[in-house]
Amino acid sequence: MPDPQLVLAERVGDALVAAFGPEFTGTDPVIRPSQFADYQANVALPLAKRLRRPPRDVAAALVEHLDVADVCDEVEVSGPGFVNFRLSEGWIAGQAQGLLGDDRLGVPVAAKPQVIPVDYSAPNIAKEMHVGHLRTTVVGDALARTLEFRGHQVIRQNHIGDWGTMFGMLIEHLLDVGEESAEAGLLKSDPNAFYQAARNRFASDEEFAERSRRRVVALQSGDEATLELWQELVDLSKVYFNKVYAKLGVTLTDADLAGESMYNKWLSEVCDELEAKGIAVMSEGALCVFLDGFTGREGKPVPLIIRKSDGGYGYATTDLAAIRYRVRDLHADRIVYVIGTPQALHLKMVYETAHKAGWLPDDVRPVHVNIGNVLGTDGKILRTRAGSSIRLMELLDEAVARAREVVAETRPDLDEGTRAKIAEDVGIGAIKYADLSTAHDSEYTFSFDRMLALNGNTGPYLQYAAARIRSIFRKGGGAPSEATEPIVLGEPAERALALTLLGFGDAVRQVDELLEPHRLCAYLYELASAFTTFYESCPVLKAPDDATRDSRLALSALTLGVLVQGLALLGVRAPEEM
RNA sequence: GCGCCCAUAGCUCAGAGGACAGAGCGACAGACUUCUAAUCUGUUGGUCGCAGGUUCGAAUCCUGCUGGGCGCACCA
Repeated sequence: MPDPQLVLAERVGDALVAAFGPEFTGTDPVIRPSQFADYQANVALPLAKRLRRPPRDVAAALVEHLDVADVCDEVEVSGPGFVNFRLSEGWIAGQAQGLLGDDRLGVPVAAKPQVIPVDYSAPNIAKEMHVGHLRTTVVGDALARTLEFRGHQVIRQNHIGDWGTMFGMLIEHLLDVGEESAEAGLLKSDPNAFYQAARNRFASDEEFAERSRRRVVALQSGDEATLELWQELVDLSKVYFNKVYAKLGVTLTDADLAGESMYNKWLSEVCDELEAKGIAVMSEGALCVFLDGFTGREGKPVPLIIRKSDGGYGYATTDLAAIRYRVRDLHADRIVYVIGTPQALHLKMVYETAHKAGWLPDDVRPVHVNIGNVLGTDGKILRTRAGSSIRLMELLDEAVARAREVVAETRPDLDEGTRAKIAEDVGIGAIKYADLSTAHDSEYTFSFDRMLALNGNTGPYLQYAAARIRSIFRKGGGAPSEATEPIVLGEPAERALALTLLGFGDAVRQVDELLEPHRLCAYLYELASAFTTFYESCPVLKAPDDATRDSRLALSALTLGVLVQGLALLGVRAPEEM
C-alpha cells in the first residue's frame, strides 16, 4: 500500500484502539497533508472532549501507542494537539520503488466493482454541438475512463436527441433536397445550416408545414418509409458526431448510442404503470406526476408531465423509461448523469418518481454530475459577436491553430508533419483539460490564452513535463521501462517528487467516489510542478555518480508513467516531444 | 412569489470542521557555455459578500440579509 495517508490512517487507527479501548475502532484518524510536516493527524482534538482529557494528553497517549518506526523518522505532538508525521526517506523510496513494478501505479481496484451507466454528450440530430456539449462530453468521457480503470463496468449511454416533432420538417426537407444532395451532406459537416433551412421553410411555406405535420404523425405511427428516412437523417448526423468525437479523442462509438428513440416502445407502458399505481394523475388534459415539496409560481405544484394533452410524450417520460432500463436491464449500481445544471430540478423529480414506482431501489444511486455554463470573457454564456452559439469545430480548430503557431516558432527543427501532430495534441488537450480542471459545477470562463499557457494548471504544462522526461530518455537514458534501479532520496526535490508520486492512487480513488475529475487535474499539476523543480535542481544524465543517475532515471520514468496514465484517464494525449 | 446554485488576491481558479487561507496569471527582481528558458527561483498581493449562531476551533455547518446566475405545465 503506497498511499501514505492510508498507511498512517491504519497505524493511527490501531493506536487509538490500543490507547483508549476497542470502542474507538473505526474512528476517523483525520490524516491531512500538513504544512509543518508531511502529514498530520487531527483526531486528538475532537477526542479530547469525549475522553475528558486535554487534547495534548490525548495526542501524547496516541503517540505512545503508535507503531510507525518503519514508516516515519519523526513523530511529534504539536500545537493544541496535532500529531505531525515526517515520513522516512527510506520508506518513501521503497514505496516509490514498488510502484516501478506496478502497472497500476498504485491505483487500487475498487473494493466493490459496480455497473455504472454514464449518460453524457447527448447531442441532437441535425444540430451543431456547442461548448455545452463539449463540456459534458469531455467530463463524461474522463469519468468513464477513470471508473473503468478502477475496475467498474462502465456502460456509456449517449442519450442523443433523435426523436421529436421537429423530425417532421427535417424529413420533408431531406426529401425535397434529395438524400444524395449537397444540402443533405450539410448534416455531416454543418448541421445547423440544414436545420435552419428546414426551419425557415416551415415558418414561411404553409404547404411544407402541413406536410411536415403529417410526416410527424406517420413517423410516430411507425410508417416504414418514414422510418427509413428518419434513419437516414440519424446516419448522416452520426457522421458529424463521430467527426467531432474523433477530433476530440473521445471514446464514444456508435455502440454507445442510446438515444431517445430507443425508449419509444416503453413510453405508454411507463405512463400506464404510473397511472395504475396512482402516482400519475390527469391535470389540464395532461398526465402528470405531482410530488411533495415541488412548488413553482404562486405556490402552484410543479408537475412532471409524462403525457402531453395532445397524447405525445416529452423527455420526462423518456428519462423515466431510461432509468427503469438502466436499473432493470443494465443492472446499474450507480447511474451517472453528466448533464447541465439547469436540469437539476427535472432530474430530482425523475428520480423521485422512479423511486415511488419501484424502478429505482434504495441501493442504486443516481448522481447528477451537473455541468456549469461556459462563459465568455464578458461573463456571459459563450457566443459569437453576432449572438449565435459558437460552432464546436471552429473552436477546436482555433485551439489547434494557435498551438501550431507556437510550435512553428519554438520548434523550427521539427518537420511539418511532426509539428502538426504536436499542435493537434496540445490544442485539443488544452481545451479538454480546461474543461476538466475546474470544478464541473462551476461556471468557467473560456480563454484560449489561459488554457494554452505553458504555466499554471493547464494541459500543455503537463504535456511539456512529460515531453521533457521523454527527452531525457532519448538523450541517453535508455527506455523508461528499463529504469528500475534503486531509488535513493538525497535532495529535497527528489524527496518531494517521490512523495507526490505516492499520491496517484488516492487522487484516482477520489475521482471515482466524488466524480470530480478536477481533483485528478490538481494532483497531476502538483506532480508536474514537483518534477519541474526536480528537473531544475537535479541533473539526471549528468548526475554526480552512477547510483544517483540511475535513481533519478527511475524517478523520471515513474513520473512519466503517472503523468501519461493520469492524462490518459482524462482523455488527454501526451506527445513524444513539444 | 417559491426553489436550486454561486460570492475566496487586481484577473482566472483551488481549498476533507483544524495551526499563518493556497496556486497560476499580472506586477517587480533574478537564473540559459549545463538533460527542451514553451522553463525555473524569489518578492508583491486577502476585513474568504455582510450580520448573527453552533464548535475548543468556521472560507467550510446553521439562520437571516445583500448581490449575481438558473429553474418553476405540455421544447428537450
